[in-house]
Amino acid sequence: MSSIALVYLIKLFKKETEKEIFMAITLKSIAKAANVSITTASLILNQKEGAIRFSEDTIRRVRETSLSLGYVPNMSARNLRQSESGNTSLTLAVLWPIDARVGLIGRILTGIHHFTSSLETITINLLVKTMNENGIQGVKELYDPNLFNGAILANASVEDEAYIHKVPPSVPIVLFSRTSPTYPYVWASYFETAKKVAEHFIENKHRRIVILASNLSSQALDQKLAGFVEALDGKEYLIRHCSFTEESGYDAVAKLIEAGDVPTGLICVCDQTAMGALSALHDRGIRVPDECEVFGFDNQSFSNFTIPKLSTVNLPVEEMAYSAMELLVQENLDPNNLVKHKKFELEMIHRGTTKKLI
Amino acid sequence: MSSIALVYLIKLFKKETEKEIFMAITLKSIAKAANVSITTASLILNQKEGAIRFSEDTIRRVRETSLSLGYVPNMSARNLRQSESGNTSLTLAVLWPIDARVGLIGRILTGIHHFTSSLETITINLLVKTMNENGIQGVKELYDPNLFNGAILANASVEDEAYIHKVPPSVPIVLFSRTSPTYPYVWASYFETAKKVAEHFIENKHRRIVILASNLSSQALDQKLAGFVEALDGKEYLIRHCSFTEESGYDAVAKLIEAGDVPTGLICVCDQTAMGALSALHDRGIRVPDECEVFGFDNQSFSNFTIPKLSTVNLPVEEMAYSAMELLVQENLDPNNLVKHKKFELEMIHRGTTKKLI
DNA sequence: CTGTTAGCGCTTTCAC
DNA sequence: GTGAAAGCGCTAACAG
Repeated sequence: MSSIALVYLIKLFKKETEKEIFMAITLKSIAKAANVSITTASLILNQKEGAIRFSEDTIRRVRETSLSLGYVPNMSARNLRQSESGNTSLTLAVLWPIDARVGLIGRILTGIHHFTSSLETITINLLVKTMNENGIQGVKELYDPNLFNGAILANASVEDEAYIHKVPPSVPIVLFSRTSPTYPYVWASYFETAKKVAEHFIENKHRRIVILASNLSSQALDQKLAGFVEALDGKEYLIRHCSFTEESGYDAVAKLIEAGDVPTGLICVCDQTAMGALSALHDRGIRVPDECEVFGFDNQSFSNFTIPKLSTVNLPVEEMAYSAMELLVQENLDPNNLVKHKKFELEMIHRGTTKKLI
Repeated sequence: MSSIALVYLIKLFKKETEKEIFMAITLKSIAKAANVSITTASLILNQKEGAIRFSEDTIRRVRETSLSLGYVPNMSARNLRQSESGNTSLTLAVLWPIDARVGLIGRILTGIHHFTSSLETITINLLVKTMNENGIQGVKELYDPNLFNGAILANASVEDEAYIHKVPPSVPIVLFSRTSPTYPYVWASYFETAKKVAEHFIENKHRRIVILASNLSSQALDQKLAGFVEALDGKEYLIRHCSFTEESGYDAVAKLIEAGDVPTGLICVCDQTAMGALSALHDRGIRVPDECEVFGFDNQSFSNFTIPKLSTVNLPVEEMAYSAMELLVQENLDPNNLVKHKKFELEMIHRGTTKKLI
């Protein structure tokens, strides 16, 4: 968006030469430039009833000045001024790594919505902060907090986890889908359920078990993997790395088959990957579940409609997000008797991509 | 979440009897209750370096008072105070109807992220406001604006559209996936592309064409439908209503078949519905595309991995969201030379669920 | 060891 | 027709 950035830079430059150096464009500066009082500028720009009494000329002058300087009202000031004394409103943020799991954020927001709309005495404003490659280190508001009262850290990487334990944020945080000795968190039985999934494959006596794992490390993923691996102890298996997308699942399986290494059991770290795998198996003429069984993880809305229907683990993302908000609000309003964490027990759902036990 | 609400109500009650009636819990009230100055309270609660000089007793007293009263810092005040003069930051909101299209919000946020991280001179804070059944009417901040500088209205219903044209919001807005005579908007060639999709079915001489439409009315949906219908003019076809989910697509097709009305061509309003339809056709033994052709809309990430691969229309959601932000920022910073709208030309993608033209 | 005071940008009451 | 001034809640420089 270079065009807008450019326009804005030109304005900064103008400002520097014509007005005070680096002064923000506030009502004050508009008033000064238009040669009126701050009250007048405010009244006119806000189109309040009082504004009609001003002269045509004054109104025009203020409007033009505002437009040419690109005045933008400061929401913090306005909010501070206008908030009725006694109103409690919390500003909370969801910190979300942009590169991971686009499909889950909608479900997280849905869970958050259910929580916020269940409250009656408190208003919650939700900020979404997408993190780039710097991860949590790039979110300075966690350490110099003037933007939000607390944050949910969704799907943090292991680097992020290490960082927050080394340099504790100055606002309350809740970890989503992570555990921690220090912070409240929402967790699920990743390890135990993953183990059960792998046990299914063992019981069905597979010749060639392949795990489709993600290359992005996180505690949830590590625990899933650990569960798979523990159950598979002593058995022969293979781990293939890919990302959380259908495409990467497809590619991983396609490569495997092309190398002559046809899996008979495919354990996937998420449903997207499983769906890609299903597609690759179908394209190569390998029948599911007869020749190859497939298991997913997450239970996305599409998982019950793949061909065959995907066997998977139900991850109650909405409920987990709801709980995360619950913990976060509690941490803000009632830190005395804080429930530190909540763990969800996951369930396997057997559908069409797995066989009954032999 | 009644437990927290309860805790909070108890506090309100306590406050009412012990302190001033309905006074917000601010630093001032903490200071008063702990019998110290506001500075002292601030320094102690913020754990600043200056705090170490206070007596053990003072520190303890302030901490305890704060905890017991449930003090939550006012972010607007803090932000106002701490912002460096001259920093421009925009608070923008995405207004999102919770019940529609959970799968798209992740892509919208991704597009927004790309935009915000491309800016260098401006900081953008993004609020997500989920709307409930009241729609836009429930968002009072649009009319008494003290929370955000502008908003993107995503997937508004026809009621919402009518409302904003009757009662114009006091902040700049951009319509996502809508047109408007008054507001800037981001739009796509829904009508034209839908028409082309339907024309494909006509050229392949179908016996029984069924349109799987949504029951939620919106301009984008209406235009898709209008395009289908215009192309199908004079031909026999059927419209079945369902929602934007896989499940509803499955059910609609299943019912059709059970009624003995087996479609030979299925035009779906979104990929989720199409995926459900695909599953239902498969379960009933109807071969795709030989016995029934299927077309989707959106091009979601899973669409290239259904069995067979779904033919669909590519909707560049991320780019559209990027453009919406572009328009919104421009409307705030540079309303003089405002580009009013942007239209995206959509393309059909023929994959495995359609036959070549005969 | 603690408190007084100024001021962030804004809206609104009241005075001229 | 217009402006001065108070104050929302907070932080920090400075004064004791």
